[in-house]
Amino acid sequence: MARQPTSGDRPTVKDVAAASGVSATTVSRVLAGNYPVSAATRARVLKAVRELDYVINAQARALVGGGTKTVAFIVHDLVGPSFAYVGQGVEQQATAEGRLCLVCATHGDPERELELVELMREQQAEAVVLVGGRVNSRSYVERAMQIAHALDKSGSRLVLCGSPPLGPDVPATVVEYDNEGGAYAVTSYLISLGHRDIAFLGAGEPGHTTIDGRLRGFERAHEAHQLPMTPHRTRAITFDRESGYQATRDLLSGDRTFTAIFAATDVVASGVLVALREAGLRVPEDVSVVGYDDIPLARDLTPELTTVHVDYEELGRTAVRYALNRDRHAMSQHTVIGTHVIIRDSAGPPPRRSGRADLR
Amino acid sequence: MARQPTSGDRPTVKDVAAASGVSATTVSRVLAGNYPVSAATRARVLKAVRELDYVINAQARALVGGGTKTVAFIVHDLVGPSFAYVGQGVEQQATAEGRLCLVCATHGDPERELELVELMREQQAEAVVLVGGRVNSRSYVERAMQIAHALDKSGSRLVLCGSPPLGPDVPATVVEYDNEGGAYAVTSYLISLGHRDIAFLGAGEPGHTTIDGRLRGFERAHEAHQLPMTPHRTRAITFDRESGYQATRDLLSGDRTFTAIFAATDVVASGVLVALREAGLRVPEDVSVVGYDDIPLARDLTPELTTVHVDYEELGRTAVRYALNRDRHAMSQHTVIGTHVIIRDSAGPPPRRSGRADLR
DNA sequence: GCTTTCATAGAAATCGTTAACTATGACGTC
DNA sequence: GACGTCATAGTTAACGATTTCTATGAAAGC
Repeated sequence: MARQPTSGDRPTVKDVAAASGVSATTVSRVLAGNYPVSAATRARVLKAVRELDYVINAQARALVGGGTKTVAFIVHDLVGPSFAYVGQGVEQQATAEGRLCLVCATHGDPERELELVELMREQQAEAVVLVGGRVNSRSYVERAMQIAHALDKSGSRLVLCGSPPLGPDVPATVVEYDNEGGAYAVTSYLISLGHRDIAFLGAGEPGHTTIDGRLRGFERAHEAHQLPMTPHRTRAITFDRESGYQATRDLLSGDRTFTAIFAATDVVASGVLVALREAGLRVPEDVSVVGYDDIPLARDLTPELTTVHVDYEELGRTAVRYALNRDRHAMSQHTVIGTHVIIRDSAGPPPRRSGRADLR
Repeated sequence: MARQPTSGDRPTVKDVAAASGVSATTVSRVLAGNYPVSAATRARVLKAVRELDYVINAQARALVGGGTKTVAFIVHDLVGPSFAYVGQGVEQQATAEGRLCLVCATHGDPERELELVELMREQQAEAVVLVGGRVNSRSYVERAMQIAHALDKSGSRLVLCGSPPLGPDVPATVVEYDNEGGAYAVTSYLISLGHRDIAFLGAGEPGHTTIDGRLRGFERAHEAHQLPMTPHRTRAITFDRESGYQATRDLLSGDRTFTAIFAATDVVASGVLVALREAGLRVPEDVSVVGYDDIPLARDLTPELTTVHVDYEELGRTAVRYALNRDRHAMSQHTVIGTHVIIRDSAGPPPRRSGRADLR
C-alpha cells in the first residue's frame, strides 16, 4: 500500500496513483495530456486528483523539465511613479508569455543589486530586468558587464530597461526611450514660444544616463537655434519634490533672468510650482515650466503641466518581449522608444519685459 | 571522469566535485557550512566554485529542503497609487525575512485571480497576499473562503491586506486599516468647521468593503452630531479622476446645497477640484473638499488636500510579518491599522450664507 | 495461425541537491 | 596494545515529477 498522505504535507503523484489504482507515470500523462490514456483511466485519475485536491509541485517539475519560466524585475523602488508603470508592463508581458514575475527592490544599494542578480541566477530566471537610468561610472558599467556575462552563461538574459547599452559586445537586451529627443522637442517648443533664457533643473548628479540624455537634448536645441547656453545648473538634485522646491528657491534668490524652467522630471516640476507660487509668480504668465515623464500627476498640478510623454508601460512590455524571444528578434536587442511633447497649460510666451527686476 | 560541463548548461555540484577532487556531499557541505570540512578541502572547493562560476540550483534545493521561501503579491493593478505602496511594504518585509516576492496583476478578472491562487499553490508560496478592498458579494466571499482553505491545506496562507475578515473560522491572516474611523474623524472635522450639508462622493458600487467602511464612518459622524443625512449619493463611481469630475458636475447641475464634498479617495478628489474650478467655485472658500488615502498627489493638488492618512507601506509589511510568523503571532491574525486626518488647505468653514443661489 | 502493428500502461532512470548512514585514519586513554 | 572518540569524507537514498524504454493484450494482415 502506498503511503497515506499525512495531513500537512500535500499529496504527490504517487498518492494520486495509489488512489486511482494506476502508476505515477499514468497520472503524469493524464495531467500533461501528451500521451494516449484510455477514457476510463483518465476519468479515474481526474477523480482522484479532485478528491485529494492534488496540485503539482512546480519545483519538482522545473527540476526535470528544464527552465523555471520566471522573469525578474529589479528596481530601485516600487513606488517611484514611473517604476510602477514599467512594472505593470513587465508583469503584463511576462504573464502573456506564460511566465511568473519576481519583483525586488534595491533601494539604491549596489551590493543588494549584485546579491539579487546572484539570487536570480539560482532561480534560473529567464530574464532579469534592471529598471531605470544608471550612474554611468566606470566601475558600475564594468560590474554590469560582468553581470551580463554571468547571466548569459546561466542561460538567462540581462535586460536594461530605460538606460543605454553597456557596450558593443555585451550580451544584454536594451530597451530605452528617447530622453534626448523628448528634451530637444520640449526645449524647442519653449524656444519657439519666445524663451531665450531657460533654466534646467536636474544637473548635479553627473553621469546619470537619464538626466544626461535630457540635458543633451536641452543643449542640442539651444545649438540648433543658435542660442548661447547660460549655465543655469543648480546644486545636486535628488529628483524629488523637495529638491525641485529648494532648487527653485535657490534660483529665485540669485539675480537670474530666466523666463522658463525645464524640470528634469514631473515630480521635480511639482516642487518648482510650489516655490514659484510661494514667490508670487504666476505660471505661465511670469514663468513657464515644463516637466518630463507625463505621469498622472502632471494633469493634477495647477496649471496642468506641459511635459514629455514616455510610455513606461510599453517600455516594460517591449523589454520582456524582446528578451524572451531573442531568437526571433535578434535584430531588436537594442530598441529606442519614442517620446513626444504633451502641451498643457504650464508653458506660454515669456513676459513682455525680459529682464524682470521684480523677481524677489 | 565526470561529465564535461557543456557550454550552455550550468555546472552542477558534481562538476565542482570532480574539479576539486572531492565528493558532491563535501561540496554541498562547504557551501552550506553546516559540517566540518578541512581548510584545505574547503579552499579547493571554493576555488573550483569560482572557476566554474557555479551557482546553486534553487529548484533542486527547494525540492529536497522543503519550502520555497516565496511570498506572492496579488493585486488588481500595479499602478494604483496605494497598491504600489502596499507592494513596497510587502516586498520589503518579504526580503527582510529572506523570501522572494512574486507579483501578479488580476486586472479585476476573478477567473485570473483563481488561476493565480492555483499557480501559487503549485509554487508552494508561503503566503498569498491579496491586496485591496473587495466587493463583498456572497459568491465572492464563498470563493475566497475556498481559496483560504485550499491554501491552508497546501501549507500556505491567505493574507487579506486591506479588507475585512471573511468569517470567523477561515484560515487567513487579515490586516486592514480603519476605514470607518478615518472617515468618522474627517467628517467630524468638517462638521466642527460648521458644515451641515456634506456630499459623499463614492457610493454607487454597493458592497465594496473599503467604500462601505468609509461611508459608515461618514454616517456615524452624522449620527454622533445628531445631523440628518441628506442622500447625496451620486451615480456609480469608478474611483478615478474622471468619475470624480463627472460626479461633481452632476452634483453642481442639481440644486443641491452642500458646502463640502467628501471624496472617497484622493484621486476622486482631484477630479472634484477640477470640476469645482471649472464652475468658478473657490476651494475652500466656497466649497470644502476632503479626500482619503493621503497619497503623494494630495500635496500636489491646489489647494493641498485635507485627507485621511493610511500607512499603506506598513500595511504591506505587517501583513507579511504576521503571515510568516503566525506561530508567534497567533493572536494577531486580524489586525486593524489606525488612520488619522491630515489637515491641509482644502477644507475650511462654510461660506456665510448657507443656501448659495450662485451655484451655477 | 502466426507475425506485425497499435493502443495503453508500468518500471526504472533522471534532474541537482541534501541528509542520514558508513567508513577511515589519527589520537588519547587505560 | 586494544578500544572508544573525533575529525573528515564518501555512499546512498531520498525529494516529486518526467521520460525514456519495455511489456502486454488486442486488432489486423498474410
